[in-house]
Amino acid sequence: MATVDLKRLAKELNLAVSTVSRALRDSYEISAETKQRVFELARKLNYVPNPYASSLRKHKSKTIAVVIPEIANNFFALAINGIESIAQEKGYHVLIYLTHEQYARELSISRHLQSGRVDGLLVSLSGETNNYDHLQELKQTGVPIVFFDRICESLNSARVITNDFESGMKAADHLIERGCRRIAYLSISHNLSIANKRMDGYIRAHEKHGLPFDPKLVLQCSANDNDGNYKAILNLLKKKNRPDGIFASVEKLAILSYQACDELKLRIPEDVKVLGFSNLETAAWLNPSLTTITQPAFEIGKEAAALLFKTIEKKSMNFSEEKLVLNSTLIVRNSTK
Amino acid sequence: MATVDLKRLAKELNLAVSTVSRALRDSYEISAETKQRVFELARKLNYVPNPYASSLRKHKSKTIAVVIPEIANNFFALAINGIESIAQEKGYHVLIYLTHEQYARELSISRHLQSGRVDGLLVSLSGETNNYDHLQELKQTGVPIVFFDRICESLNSARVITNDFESGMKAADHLIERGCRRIAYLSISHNLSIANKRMDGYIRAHEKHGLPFDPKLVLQCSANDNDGNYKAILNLLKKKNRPDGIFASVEKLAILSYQACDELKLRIPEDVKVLGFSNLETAAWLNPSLTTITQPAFEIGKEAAALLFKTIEKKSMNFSEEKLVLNSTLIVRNSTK
DNA sequence: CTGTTAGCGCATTCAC
DNA sequence: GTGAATGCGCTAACAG
Repeated sequence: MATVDLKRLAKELNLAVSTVSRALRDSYEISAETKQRVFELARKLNYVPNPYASSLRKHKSKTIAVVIPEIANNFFALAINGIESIAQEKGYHVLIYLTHEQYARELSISRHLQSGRVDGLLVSLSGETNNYDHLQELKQTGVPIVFFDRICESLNSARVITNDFESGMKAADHLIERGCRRIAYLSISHNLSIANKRMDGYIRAHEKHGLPFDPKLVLQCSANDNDGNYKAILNLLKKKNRPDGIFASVEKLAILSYQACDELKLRIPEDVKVLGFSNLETAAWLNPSLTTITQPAFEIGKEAAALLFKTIEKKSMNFSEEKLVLNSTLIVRNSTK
Repeated sequence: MATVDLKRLAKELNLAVSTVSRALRDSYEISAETKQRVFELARKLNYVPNPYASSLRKHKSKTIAVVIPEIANNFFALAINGIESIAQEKGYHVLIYLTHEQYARELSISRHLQSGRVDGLLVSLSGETNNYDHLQELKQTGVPIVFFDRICESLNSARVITNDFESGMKAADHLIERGCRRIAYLSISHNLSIANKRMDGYIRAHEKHGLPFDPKLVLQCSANDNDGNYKAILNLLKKKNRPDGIFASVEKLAILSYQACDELKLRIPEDVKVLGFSNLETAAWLNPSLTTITQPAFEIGKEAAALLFKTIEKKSMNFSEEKLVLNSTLIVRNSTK
């Protein structure tokens, strides 16, 4: 099946390639009649423009990249859903890159993306990342970047986040009000702003309630060592002076906490109250004692994408530095306990 | 920042563009010394080849598309994880397209993909799709397609699936052996082979056990009408002669079943035993009565991607029609009941 | 071993 | 209104 391109259309219509090109782009300089003829033949022959030729010519790819630490995670899956919905609306294509929480991969992906392959990036940092030069460079090349959730504080870039401090405080408040006095905080990574801000909120809640805050109860977990994290949680719960509450900064750690309690025959919430960030919306009902802080992941994705497209289309090199803060929600199913 | 391209490198090195090009591609015809010089300058100037120029020239994009019904779903998220891991290994880029279970979107995406934007496709059909011309056409354009999970039976294309008949049978066996006599089957779509094969297994299990199979217990759900499905399940459970077991063909329906039981104050598993396909591995422990059939989603993704790359690289127009069948696993946590 | 030439398919000058 | 010519950045055929 011969590939049908502009030349082919032009020949069949006895027109110049440029005329056909303009007609297809609905240029005002082309007569209605000619446009008609061109459109018809194009549809008939099922003409689809070669995106690479056009990208090469226009230095625009109509493509964005989403760079995230992992995908088997409800938060990121929902965020992609939001991103894709806006992208589809705007006629953009979406490339997915996973860093697997590794700085090295994030670096290599960033370098690749200097090629002009994409018109913009949506980034959520890896847990290992604590140097942002690669993104700084990329941005200076002229590629707009919008961070979402796991943002880069030191880079003055557009971002979409949630009210992490407030929800961290609300989470700790909740546990304290239910009687917890020794609440462990499980941080996903000391590099990540989300983990730190949520912790700040947790500390603030202690102050508010006039409770001492014991730094020993903060567990710095590793973004990509589940087994290690699990063991650390087990150890924490085995101590004679074990916590009576756990606040997990991310879903993965909340689940590990549940598993650890299960293994140690600790009852939730009687022996230990567990509360965590999570987007397991659909599964939340599976266990009524699952109390969660849920982020509006879908909306975050949509807002971040919208912000990116706005920046891309503005076309000026002074990128937007807009910041958007959405609110998370505390979801308590078992309020009778 | 002036964009650094081959011309720029060539000029600075007093070489021809083609020489630089060949040096960078590590061609055997270039002297080691020249290569050295080229590599060095390229690294120094941070040269990154323009992928679109190269794609245009070579008619190869080093990009594949993944077309799936949804992403906020553990099965597909894990599959993408597998796909991306192989793609990254092979130096391919991954475009994501969501059909949202809608035929119209699948169609429009397929048409777009006739443009040569991708070297190959990984497809899992939408629940609405019952006409496969769009994929047939695409394939005839020369784009290899590998189906995974939700395959197209009538198209003779490569595919990676699980042993749906056997696992459907095993699921029903399990319920029957636990005493169920009226097992409802919740089909995700009568268009989808997975739903139909799983049902065939379920029927076969009834035959094996000498039990009658009541077609009234088969609920044909809709792939994209959660509310409708929920109501239908409620109705089913409200009947005087309600089922004592539910076999859900996909995770979403299993979860709705749980919710419906919750609303009707039916205890699981005492009043109704619920079993469903699901990849909520991490959450399974949340509720010990959650019995699932789990597909090796990550491996399916990996195998499908590997198969696609094999086909792409074979380069012949006689595409592979290889079929791969992986096994699902029945996971029972609460075996004491 | 290296340089010259000629496109890939399209969009944009500039002519007429 | 339309056509002819040019080049986006890269690779490949052909020289030498």
